[in-house]
Amino acid sequence: MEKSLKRMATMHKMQVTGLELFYKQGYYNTSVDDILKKLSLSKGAFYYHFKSKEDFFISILQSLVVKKVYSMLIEPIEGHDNPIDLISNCLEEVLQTAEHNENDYGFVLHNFITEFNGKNPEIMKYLNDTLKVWEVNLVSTLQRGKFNGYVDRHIDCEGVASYIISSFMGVRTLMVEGSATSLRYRYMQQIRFYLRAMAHKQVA
Amino acid sequence: MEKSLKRMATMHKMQVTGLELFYKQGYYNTSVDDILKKLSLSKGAFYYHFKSKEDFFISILQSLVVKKVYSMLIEPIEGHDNPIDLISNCLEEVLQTAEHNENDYGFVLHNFITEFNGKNPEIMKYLNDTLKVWEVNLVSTLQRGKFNGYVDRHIDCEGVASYIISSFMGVRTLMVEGSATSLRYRYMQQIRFYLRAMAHKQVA
DNA sequence: AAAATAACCGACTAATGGGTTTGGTTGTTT
DNA sequence: AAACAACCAAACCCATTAGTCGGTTATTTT
Repeated sequence: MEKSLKRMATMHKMQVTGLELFYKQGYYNTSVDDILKKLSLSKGAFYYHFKSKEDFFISILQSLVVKKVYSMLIEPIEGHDNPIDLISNCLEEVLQTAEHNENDYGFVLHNFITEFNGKNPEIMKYLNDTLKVWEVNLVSTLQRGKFNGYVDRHIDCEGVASYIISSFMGVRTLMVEGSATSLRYRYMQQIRFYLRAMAHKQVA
Repeated sequence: MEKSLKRMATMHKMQVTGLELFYKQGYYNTSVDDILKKLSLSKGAFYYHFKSKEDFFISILQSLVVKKVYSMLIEPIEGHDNPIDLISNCLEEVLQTAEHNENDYGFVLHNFITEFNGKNPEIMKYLNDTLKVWEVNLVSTLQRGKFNGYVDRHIDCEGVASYIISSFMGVRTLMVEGSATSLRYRYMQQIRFYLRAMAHKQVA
């Protein structure tokens, strides 16, 4: 194999496994050796490619998490259809994959934010930025909805966006331990109820 | 001081400081020495009173967290007034103290649940039980509301309860890092909007 | 083929943390 | 005065972990 390709392949393997374990067990609770053991790679290989554990983690955020956030949380709500439907369906989709994969990236974000809060400002910056991208996109989707006549124009888009994010994060926390399916079902009912209430009132 | 009183005083000091540090830095990221250093106490004292770090943590849950959950999240929503108002005001209250103390106990619960998920079943049991107490109480408050004619009788009380908990946990996660005041304000507006929508429809 | 270098190995270090033990001190109770 | 509870101080054990470093293997370049 070509050298630079091999480099990338190895780095990528490490990142994927790293994310998996960091997510499952927590960053501080996962050792570099844990990751290497799973891949049958050595410490030398790891520190050949990455400066430090922290550096490694940031590279994961940049190359894996951000992309997934885009493909799962942002792209699905773009377009000019009814944003209320787009958002509902997107959340439903994400929660369904979460139920089986237990690896949706909105929650990955949330999980890490909880873990690093007040401990590592450097990493928190990256996490918050990524979360902000989601938030900004929700806001602009809602605003587009106002413009297109789908959303009532009295709605506070920023408020709704951060409320959606809040409730989503919360329900994902509960889903990890509790009965995921019924939680998802209930949550989707409630959020649909909530979102429908802000649809543009059609005069009959 | 009387012996048993002194014992309790020391244990209590350790528990309070322990909770503070566990909450701020995480359980796994806080050493027993960290706690003892802050109190100028010795390891001997610690292991004289507690069997282990885990035993110590469980004692904190039992003697501090549970009580606070009752006084902050459960007692305020008891009574026969409009449950929609009771719940809204209770959440507002808790978020306000959270903003200044950064130590409300609904979130303490959430924070630990996130940390111990899949790592320590023993501790998770205590956390989930405590959370369940809150949930059960929300449900029965809502049901009482139906009975008293405050809440629309088509409402799914379990669904609403877990949705309230979800969104609350989520917003508290965001409040730690983001601009707490505006988040709280927005969140309260949205949850009030949501809750009002399930009020019993009075015929004018 | 030889030199150069990229990729990788794994033993080791230094530090940390949970937990134990021990020997002694102070204050209270009986 | 004897007994005991509530500590202190410090050494110590054992396991874990981030990071280092000298050396080896594989691949590319000359």
